[in-house]
Amino acid sequence: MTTYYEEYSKVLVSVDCIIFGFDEGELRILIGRRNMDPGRGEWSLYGGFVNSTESLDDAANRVLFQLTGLRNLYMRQVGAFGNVDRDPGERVISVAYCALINVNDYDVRLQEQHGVKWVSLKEMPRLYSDHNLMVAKAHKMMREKISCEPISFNLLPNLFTLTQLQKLYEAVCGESVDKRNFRKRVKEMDFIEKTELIDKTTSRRGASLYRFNRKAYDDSPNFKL
Amino acid sequence: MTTYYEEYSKVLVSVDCIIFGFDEGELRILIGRRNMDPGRGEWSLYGGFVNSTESLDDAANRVLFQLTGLRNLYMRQVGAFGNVDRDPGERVISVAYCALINVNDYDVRLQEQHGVKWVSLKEMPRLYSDHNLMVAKAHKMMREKISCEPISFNLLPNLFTLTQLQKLYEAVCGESVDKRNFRKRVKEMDFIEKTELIDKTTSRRGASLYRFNRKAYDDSPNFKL
DNA sequence: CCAAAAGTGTTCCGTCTACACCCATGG
DNA sequence: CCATGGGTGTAGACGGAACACTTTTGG
Repeated sequence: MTTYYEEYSKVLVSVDCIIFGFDEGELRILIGRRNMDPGRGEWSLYGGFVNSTESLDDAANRVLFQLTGLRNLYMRQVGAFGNVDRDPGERVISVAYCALINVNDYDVRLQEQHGVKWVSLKEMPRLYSDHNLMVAKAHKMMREKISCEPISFNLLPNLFTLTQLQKLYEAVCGESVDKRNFRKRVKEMDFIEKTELIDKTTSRRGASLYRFNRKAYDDSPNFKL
Repeated sequence: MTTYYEEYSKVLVSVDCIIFGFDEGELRILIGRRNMDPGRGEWSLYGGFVNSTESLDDAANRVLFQLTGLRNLYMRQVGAFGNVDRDPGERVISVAYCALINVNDYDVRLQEQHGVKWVSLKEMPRLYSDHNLMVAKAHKMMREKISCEPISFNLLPNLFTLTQLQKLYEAVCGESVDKRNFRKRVKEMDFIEKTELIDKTTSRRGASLYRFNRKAYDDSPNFKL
C-alpha cells in the first residue's frame, strides 16, 4: 500500500464502555479494578484498544462481547476524549461508548471472571483518568433520550411491569413522577403492549406484564414520556 | 518515559471542522477542494492531524484559527468517525467538530487564500470520505440546540434584528414560524436586549437592533424558542 | 383482616397556535 | 402615494400537572 501522511504522529486509540443496568430501582454501571499499569487497582470502566482492522464501533462491540458474552447490544457513541495527559502511561485517545443491558442477561460468573461489578450511579467512586467525565456525559445523553426514544426496554426484561418502567424512568431522570400521568402517557403508545401475564413477585395482587413491540414502534415511532 | 501498551497499534487521528455561517437567509458551511492525495480535488471539510502535544479540542482550535484567524469560536465536538476504510490513504480516525461563526468576521481574502467557500446546506455537494455524514450529524446537533441554547448569536453580528434571528431559526429548523409567536418568545428572554439603534439597510422603516447579553443569560439561563 | 402494591379519571391552568392589520419611510 | 419590510394582541385549543381512593390477595 502506498503510504500517505508520513510526517504525522500516530497515537493509540481505545474504547471505553459505560455499561448501564437497572436493578433494585437503581441505575448502575459496570466497573472493575484496572489490571494493568499504569493505574493498576484503580476503579475503571471496561475498555480496550482499537485494532487496525476494526472500526470504532466494531471495537466497542468486541469489547462488550468480551466482557458480557452478549451481542447486538444497544450501544451509542458518547464522544472522544483526547487530553494529552488523560492517560498517565502514554498518549491515548479514547472513544467512550454507552451500552444498555438487562442485568439478568449478564451472568454473575462472567462478572466475577472479569472482576467487574454493578455500582449505583449514586455511589460512583472516583474512577481512573477521565472516566468519571465519560460516565457523566453518558448519563446526560441518557436523560435526554429517556423521554423521547425507546431505550428503556434495553434495560428491562422482555416482560416488565409499568411500575418497573416508571422506576427506571425516575432513576434516570433523578426525580419522581405521578403514577397516573405516567400511565396515561404509556397508554398513548400502542407499541407498549399489555399481555395476559401477571407478575406476582412484587405484590400480592400482581401486576400486568407489558412488552415492547419494536415492529409496531418502527411503523410509527412516536415515543413520549 | 516508560512505555506501556507496546503491543498495540497506533493510528493517525485528525480533526475535521464543520464551520457554519449564516448569510442571505441561508445556513452555509465552509468547504474547499482537497489539496493533498488521496482525494485531491474533491470537496472536503477543512481539517488537520492531531499533534502529539495537543488535546483534540486544542487541535480543533488550532485548525480553526489557521483557517479563519479567529480565536475563541463557539465549538463543540460532533463525534469520532472511525471506519477502517473511511480514508482511502491509510487508517485515519477523525474527530469532527462543529463551529459557528459570523460570516462578516471572516475575511474574504483568507477564504481565497485557503481555497474555501461558503456553500448552502441545501446545495451541499458530495464530499470526501464520510464528511457528508459529519455534516449531517452536526446539522442534527444544531437543530436540537437552536431552540434551547443561545447558539444563534454566534452566527449573527453583535447587533441583529429580530427578523434576522427568525430567519436563522427557520434556516436551521427547515420550517417557517409565525412572526408574532416568535417575537413573543423572544420578549420572554430578558437577556435579548433591544437597543436604541435602528438598522435601515433592509427596509425603509428600519428595524430595531437587538443584542445578546451573556452576563444576564448566565444569571438565569432560560433559553426557549 | 390488614399490609402492600396495582390500578384508575377529572379538573384546572398555563402554554402554544392560529390568525390580520397598521406603521414608518424612501423613492 | 405606494411598495416594502417592521411591528403588534387576542381568542380558542390543547396538553401537562395536580390530585385520592378502590382493588386484590397472601399471610
